[in-house]
Amino acid sequence: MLRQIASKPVEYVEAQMLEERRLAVLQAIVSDYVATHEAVGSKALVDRHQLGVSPATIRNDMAALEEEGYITAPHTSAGRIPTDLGYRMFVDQISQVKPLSAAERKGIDRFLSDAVDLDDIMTLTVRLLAQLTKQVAVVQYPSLSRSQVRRIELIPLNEHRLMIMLIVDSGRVEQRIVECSVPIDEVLLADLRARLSVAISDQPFSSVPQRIEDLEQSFNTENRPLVRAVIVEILETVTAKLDERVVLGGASNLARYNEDFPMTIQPVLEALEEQVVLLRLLGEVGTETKLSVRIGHENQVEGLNSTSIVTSHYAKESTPVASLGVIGPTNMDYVNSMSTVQAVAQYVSRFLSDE
Amino acid sequence: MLRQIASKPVEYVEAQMLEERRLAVLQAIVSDYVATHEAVGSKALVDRHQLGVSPATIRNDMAALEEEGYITAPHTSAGRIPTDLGYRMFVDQISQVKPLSAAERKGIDRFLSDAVDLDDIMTLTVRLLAQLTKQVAVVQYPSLSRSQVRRIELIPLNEHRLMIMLIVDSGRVEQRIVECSVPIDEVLLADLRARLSVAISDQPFSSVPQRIEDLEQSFNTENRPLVRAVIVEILETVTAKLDERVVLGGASNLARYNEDFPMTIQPVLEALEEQVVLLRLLGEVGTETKLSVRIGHENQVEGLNSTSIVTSHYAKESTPVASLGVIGPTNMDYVNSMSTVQAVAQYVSRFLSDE
DNA sequence: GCTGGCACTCTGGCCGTCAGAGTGCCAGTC
DNA sequence: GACTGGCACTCTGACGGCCAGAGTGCCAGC
Repeated sequence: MLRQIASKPVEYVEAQMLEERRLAVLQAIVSDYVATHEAVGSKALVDRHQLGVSPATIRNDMAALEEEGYITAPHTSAGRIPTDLGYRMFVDQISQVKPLSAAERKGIDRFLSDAVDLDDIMTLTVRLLAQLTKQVAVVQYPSLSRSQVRRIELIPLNEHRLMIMLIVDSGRVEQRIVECSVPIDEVLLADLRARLSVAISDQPFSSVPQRIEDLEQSFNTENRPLVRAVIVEILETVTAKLDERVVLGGASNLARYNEDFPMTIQPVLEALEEQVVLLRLLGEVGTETKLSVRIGHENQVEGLNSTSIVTSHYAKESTPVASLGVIGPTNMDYVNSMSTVQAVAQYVSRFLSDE
Repeated sequence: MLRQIASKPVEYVEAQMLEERRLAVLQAIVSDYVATHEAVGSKALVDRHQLGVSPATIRNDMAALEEEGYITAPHTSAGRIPTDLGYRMFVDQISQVKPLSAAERKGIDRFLSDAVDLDDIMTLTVRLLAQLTKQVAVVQYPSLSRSQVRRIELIPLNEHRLMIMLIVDSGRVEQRIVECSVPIDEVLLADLRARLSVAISDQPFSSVPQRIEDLEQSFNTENRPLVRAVIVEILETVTAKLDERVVLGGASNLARYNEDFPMTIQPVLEALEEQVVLLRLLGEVGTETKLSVRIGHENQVEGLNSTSIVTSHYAKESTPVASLGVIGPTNMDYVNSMSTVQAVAQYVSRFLSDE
């Protein structure tokens, strides 16, 4: 695709061809290494790929690539393995993501169609991803900040306790229990619910705080303690629980890589246990790009800097609501991971929007 | 404690003393092995424990113990390690579980007192357990089958959808969405809710099916499709979701043991990812015993037969509602695990009952 | 029944060796 | 100037022999 038209000066064309072959060599190294997990040598390269030149030539290219930092040799006389920079180059070169086969699409469809509620979708999705990529999968629940409140309920549980229930358009339900010292008056409660409902129904989550902050003033002084307690809890819910939930799956796939590589799984497992870390991982990427790949040290999270993360947003009715993705060793199969993550994200989006 | 009164025949007393020492030897082997994870030899044993006899004597005892199947030698000239049977004997011998220190109790208290709702309690508990025992922890949500329905709500979401919400006395909330082809009539819905409420409020979960099965008959034919749809969903909820949720924590602790022992973590991780397996694990033990220990092959679950599981029930207002526990290698520190699991179970019980 | 002594055995670490793989460089060719 | 074949060099990993250390089993004596 980089090949230029013939009118350009000859040297320039040749320089480009050289560049082109180097790129091909790098790609060949990455794909071989990803497949075998063994350092790849010049001879093996010409054997397996149609490069049209001799091993010696490839060696020169490899020396150049090493000079530029794309590949490295574990020791004097082993083959080369890609560096993070090499993977980066490789990934950037994948201009369009390979679409999945019909059978794979069918499989995803069948798998997800069993879902009955949001929890189900999340659980099934994370399994699906882990299974297809043979890696650790992460799925974030639809963010509340980009959702709307669909309905609010205040349900008395007994004399001194009530439950606040926020139903969100993404299907999430947030509940919270309020204790109050004075006995709960049902009439007051119904009134409060009605007013809250008017204030925040069908409103985006992020606007909730300003919409209810003055509500307390419109009640009698004697009723204010209850009203205030309820409002405080709602505010806490909308602020604290904004993007909180993440599901993880396929952790056993980590063990598979254990044998292969200089990546001890303990720190990775530890990192994955921290919701906060996972959220940072999924959140780090801006909302603009759909498919994101972070490779090795590109990743800021302690303990995960010898892993790569492939993520994508998914959407509900065309607005992105959260992310999902997979985490694996830097020598993972990027082509497959990227196409799978993308496809699954699309399916989940469609599923959420249809429903 | 087994020492008998002096009037017994001398030989009998001596035989008993022999038995007693063998037991001591076994206990010494188990505790040394658990501490060091290295096969323990006769000399090391007399050095570290006050057994009052020479290594040669211990060797005889060890030969006998091996004969009886309590210990085994990995090879001719290594020390001995306990068999599953040996651990079993050791565990059975721990008549009363060592109580935790004041500092530990304080720590648990502080840790759990942050919890605001049931999800919080479960999450914090599983972390606490994992942290204290340095093992994989499992906590089961309070079972619905032993709980009561506190309240039912039917919340219309839009013209064709409504949400059923079952609030349970343990703090759990089960929700379910119903689609219906005919537009939802609010009056009918209120009526249905009222009747359902009468039928099942404050009733044990297990009695729900028989209490609502005839309800459909008391409605007009035209309204029956909606009524039936709701009833079907409720029935599904009470039957399918009975004990469904389990939280897992501390999986990274598995990696620690990896170095030590012939226990590859892949199958264990796999098993732990299956909710079903975990539930079976926690459910296997009857409701009568509080603290249960299953060692190695005693465990039926495929892939977990070189691990041990220490579990305990926890209760709400003195009726057991679910289980929690830890999973580790058979050479885990049983004394610590048992006391920690027991203590945490007690704390959780108290917490649930207070609230 | 306990003990010290002794011969036996097995493991794990260390070392030297060696084949295999892969490189870097050089001189020659198109 | 780019490509190629050839060659010397180097590093790893597997293999086998060797040895010290640890622990056992057995036996004769107390």
